[in-house]
Amino acid sequence: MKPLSGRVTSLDVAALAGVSQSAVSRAFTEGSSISEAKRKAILDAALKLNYVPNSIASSLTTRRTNMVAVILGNLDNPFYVQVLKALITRLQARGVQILTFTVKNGSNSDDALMRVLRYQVDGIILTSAQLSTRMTGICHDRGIPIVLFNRYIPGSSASGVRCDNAAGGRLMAEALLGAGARSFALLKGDPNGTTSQDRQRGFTDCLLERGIPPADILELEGQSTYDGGHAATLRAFLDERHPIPDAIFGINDIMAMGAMDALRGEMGVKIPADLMVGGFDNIDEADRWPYRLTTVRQPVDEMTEEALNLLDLDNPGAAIQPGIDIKVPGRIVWRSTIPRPVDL
Amino acid sequence: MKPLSGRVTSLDVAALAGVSQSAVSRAFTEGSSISEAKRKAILDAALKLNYVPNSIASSLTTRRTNMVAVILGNLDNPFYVQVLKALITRLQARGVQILTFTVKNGSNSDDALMRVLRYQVDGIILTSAQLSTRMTGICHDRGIPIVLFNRYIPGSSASGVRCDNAAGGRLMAEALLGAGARSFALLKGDPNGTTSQDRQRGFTDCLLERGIPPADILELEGQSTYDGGHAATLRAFLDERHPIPDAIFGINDIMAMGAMDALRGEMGVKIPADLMVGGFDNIDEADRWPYRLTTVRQPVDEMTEEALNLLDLDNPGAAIQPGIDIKVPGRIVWRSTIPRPVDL
DNA sequence: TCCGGCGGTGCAACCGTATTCAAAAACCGC
DNA sequence: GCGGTTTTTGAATACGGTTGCACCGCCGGA
Repeated sequence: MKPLSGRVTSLDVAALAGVSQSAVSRAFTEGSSISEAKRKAILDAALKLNYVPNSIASSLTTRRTNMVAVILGNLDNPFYVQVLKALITRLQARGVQILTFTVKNGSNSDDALMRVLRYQVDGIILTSAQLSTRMTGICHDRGIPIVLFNRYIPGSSASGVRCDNAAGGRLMAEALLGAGARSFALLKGDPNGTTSQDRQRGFTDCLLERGIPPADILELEGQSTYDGGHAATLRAFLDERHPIPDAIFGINDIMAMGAMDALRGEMGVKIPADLMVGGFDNIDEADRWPYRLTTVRQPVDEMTEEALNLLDLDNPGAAIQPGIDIKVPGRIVWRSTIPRPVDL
Repeated sequence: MKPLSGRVTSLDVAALAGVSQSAVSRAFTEGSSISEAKRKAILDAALKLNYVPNSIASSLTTRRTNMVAVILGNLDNPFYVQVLKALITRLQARGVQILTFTVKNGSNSDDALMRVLRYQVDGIILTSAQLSTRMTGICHDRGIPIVLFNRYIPGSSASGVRCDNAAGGRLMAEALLGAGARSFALLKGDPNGTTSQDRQRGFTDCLLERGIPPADILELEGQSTYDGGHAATLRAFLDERHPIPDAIFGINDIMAMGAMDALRGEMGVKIPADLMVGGFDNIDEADRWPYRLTTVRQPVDEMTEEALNLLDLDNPGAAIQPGIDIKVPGRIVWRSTIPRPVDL
């Protein structure tokens, strides 16, 4: 039985199996009414013809594509690679495909979203990038659930999951204070991202409350990446515009790692003896031998799980809940870049 | 003008603009015959209604989805993240969307491919994982171009792009020999991957030709990841079953980095004084201060470019060429883990 | 004035599947 | 066997666009 070339449709299978096209459709649809004998025969015929149902066509009638869009801002940060991995794993297990989009970091993702909408995805997960409330409105009208990952849009109806970044920033401030640091620098992240802003706010608020002089803010020039952190650190300390503090808080791990390498490699600073370093995210790399970075862990698994719950793919078109905002707590992971106080 | 809730179709736009539904379709199709005035009017109406063309529906008649599937095996290896990034950038620039799939490393990707086929993608890029020739046959019959990235299937009609891994392995052997190494270990990768096999073969062949004793092959237990390389190195050298050689060749950078950290962190080995390390890939991380790994660079941009050329998305249904196999050369990137001979 | 040609337009026939509806078939207890 | 259920079944239609085709109006050249 030569596999026919070109497209094979349900009609071809129907002809070969001697049944109607509807029967073929039913044979491939879970839980539809068809006799076991006929289903077997149809599946046999389908196999002979290498027939695979056309999801595009079926999406047209079912109004479900079994695709969700994942919009990413920054694959240079391993944290988001980890998020992507977690999402892929979970979604694939439910038979949902992933349409991957990227947007330039810090750019508005409205046009990306418009492209997404053409594809009639069943849901959208947005990590990074801004989004206008007009867009969330459009998605809402069309009944497409949209979940923000680690960001929120004040005054929007979109749901979201995020780490409690402000609380995490406080945790880090407390950890560093507890280890004896009294002067601080803060390696700033994307100025448009609520994530970095919140971490920074939590950190500086904590210092303020304790009556500690505010942290020296190290502005970022490029992206919030390894290279960005590396460059900003060199620029700040090498030309002596900034005094070297007791401790530096990198707004995320990858930037903190860039800072560490700049400090140790180019400047001969000992960590933590001369200077302590704190990070945020707990990416895999933070645990490696050269870094052993003390950081605030974001529970990726829990967060992606919650994100998919919010997406609620099983209840399509269910009345979309108004802006549920889930905040999961982070916690300190102690490693070598901050000496752990004995009393903890 | 309240944006209507629910779906908005071209018929709604046609009604509002006072034209036929075909006109709406033409207004959104580049290069179709429609007067400029009417097009403007239609686009206005569309904007008012927040209309976006339904790609699913149009795919049904055009037989093009503007989606390509990217099948990934191992996002734990930053090299493939880099590949993914490069593919996304290039494809998005052409208005092509990416359907991302992962398959367990080393597992057969036939079933993944079957899922892919349902979505009528315009092309498939496969990095990692095996593929039966039956599958490549099915794709061929359906006119779906499929490009293998850094792998090949002997005796298959599928096209592919890859780094000249065997030649790269030789380059590394020569580099290490030139630096004075005479005894070798090789940190093995995925036994099913042609990529690692070829690199290993090139390396060992070169040693053989020079009359050097064969490399001590360090078997991998888990995945070919950082942790895999780390664990294999510890296991091999710590219990003294293996003598410490002059040099070790990590079959890819991420494993070499794991090995370096094991050697320096757990065993106090100095690199390159006590032992040289060579890698393969030239991932971004290899250039960072703690590693500065001498490695064989894979030209990702060139390779992804070639892969998309092979996909030939602009000529749909063009007679699919029989198995074009493009091999691009790698080259040594000299850094600190192998002392560079002065005469080079 | 007539005619060929051409850009613009709407009608209607698809694309490949899901699903409704009514008819046919199978099953049931008596 | 028979009326009444319940399950299977196929014909027909819908989903939201694209596109071949016929037609219309208009222009320029003969």
